[in-house]
Amino acid sequence: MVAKAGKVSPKRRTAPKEKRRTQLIKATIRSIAKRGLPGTTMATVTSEAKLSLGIVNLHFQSKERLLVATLRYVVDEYRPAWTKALDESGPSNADKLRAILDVEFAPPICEPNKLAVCFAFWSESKSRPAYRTICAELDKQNDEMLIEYCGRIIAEGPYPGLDPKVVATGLSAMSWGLWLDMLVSPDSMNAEQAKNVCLAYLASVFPRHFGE
Amino acid sequence: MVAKAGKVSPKRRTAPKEKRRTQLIKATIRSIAKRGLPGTTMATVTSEAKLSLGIVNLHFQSKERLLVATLRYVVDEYRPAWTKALDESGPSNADKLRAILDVEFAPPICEPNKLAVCFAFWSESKSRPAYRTICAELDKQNDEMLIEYCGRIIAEGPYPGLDPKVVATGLSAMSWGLWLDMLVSPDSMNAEQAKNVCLAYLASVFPRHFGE
DNA sequence: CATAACAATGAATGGTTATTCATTCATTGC
DNA sequence: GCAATGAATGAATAACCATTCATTGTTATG
Repeated sequence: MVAKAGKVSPKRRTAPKEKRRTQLIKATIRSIAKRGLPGTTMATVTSEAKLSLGIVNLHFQSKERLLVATLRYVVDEYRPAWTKALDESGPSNADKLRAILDVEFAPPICEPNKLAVCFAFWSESKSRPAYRTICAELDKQNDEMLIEYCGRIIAEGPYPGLDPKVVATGLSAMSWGLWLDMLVSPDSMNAEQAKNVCLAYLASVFPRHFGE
Repeated sequence: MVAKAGKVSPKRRTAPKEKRRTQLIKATIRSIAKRGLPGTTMATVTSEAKLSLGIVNLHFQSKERLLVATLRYVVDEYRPAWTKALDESGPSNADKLRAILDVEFAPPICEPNKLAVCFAFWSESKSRPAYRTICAELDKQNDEMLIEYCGRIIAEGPYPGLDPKVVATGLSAMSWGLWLDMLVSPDSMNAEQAKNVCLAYLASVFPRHFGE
């Protein structure tokens, strides 16, 4: 009736530390998406996780640490997603840029709940240095990668008048602005449309690479 | 020693309703910028306004109404700013588009505190319908105006392949993404740079209107 | 099987919050 | 001047929140 070591019973009450932590982080993501950051309490998180009230402090010491861990969790999904997408993409630099856009506008990165979480922390970053550090780190990685590939495409073009940094900053900003549209007006913006808006931008800027 | 009707003494304790409301809204903007939305309490707002604790409920009935009024206040600054800028701008459609960008990246619209407020409410819009309604309204106005002018410029170009809606959506998203950059990484993005990124975008999309 | 070690629970605690309202104070009308 | 009116105050209240910890349940060990 009770599972032996190595196997896990469906009614198992204790779980490995890392698993509980992830369970609580996912519950936090759902709670923030449903109730916002100010509306997220220990009670909403633990009830979302179907665990007891005290368990957050057992695994994270404090609410604040849970929140930081939640932000970390969301941000840390990016790098492997990029690596995988770049690995599996076609060889050209335009292919790489398209692959990055695919990551930006598809799960697991681009999901309604995670958009809500990203913006919740972004909006707090002015008043919370701990959030700002993590958010700025993501921002920087994203920008650097886009500058890299935009630079290569500009060199290939050649597109003499273009500055890689300006084009990349614009593309990155456009992506996040489109995320905002998806968050605020999900009825009038979805991931597919958003990606097409970005591709249209690339077609204007890099006609020899993204034009029809 | 005491001011007569019509004049205001520097030590006057009572003020017209509308004035107190504005005073409290401005204090709320500062509080949200400093402490974030979850960190904004009746105590932080009233101390920021240098008024007593009970006064918010006197003028706004509840904290929630104060917050909605604050969002309204910020959003309602847009329309007159646009109208004025379009009035004073040059006559061409490209001038109009440039004027809209000027509004987007200069005070009173684009100030650090107000960016923080906008994102605070945007990020809550998924869980708070009252916020979402107001935010979506702003979004829609902005989009419609940009579609209008982009459409005219496309017709003038002519730029046969371009869809006004796609170009305008991209521009609007880019603006808000750049706001996010200014919020999260104020050291690496400011209003002037942001405007130039948008102008570079317009130069790529509408070379006959914005090219050098 | 017995027991130690560990995970989880949830009632209790202390601190914080929004809201209320009796009181104080400034302004207006007579 | 002198009530009368209404604005402003801030102590008191009740609800809510994060955190603690004694207790209970589960797993591992010999």
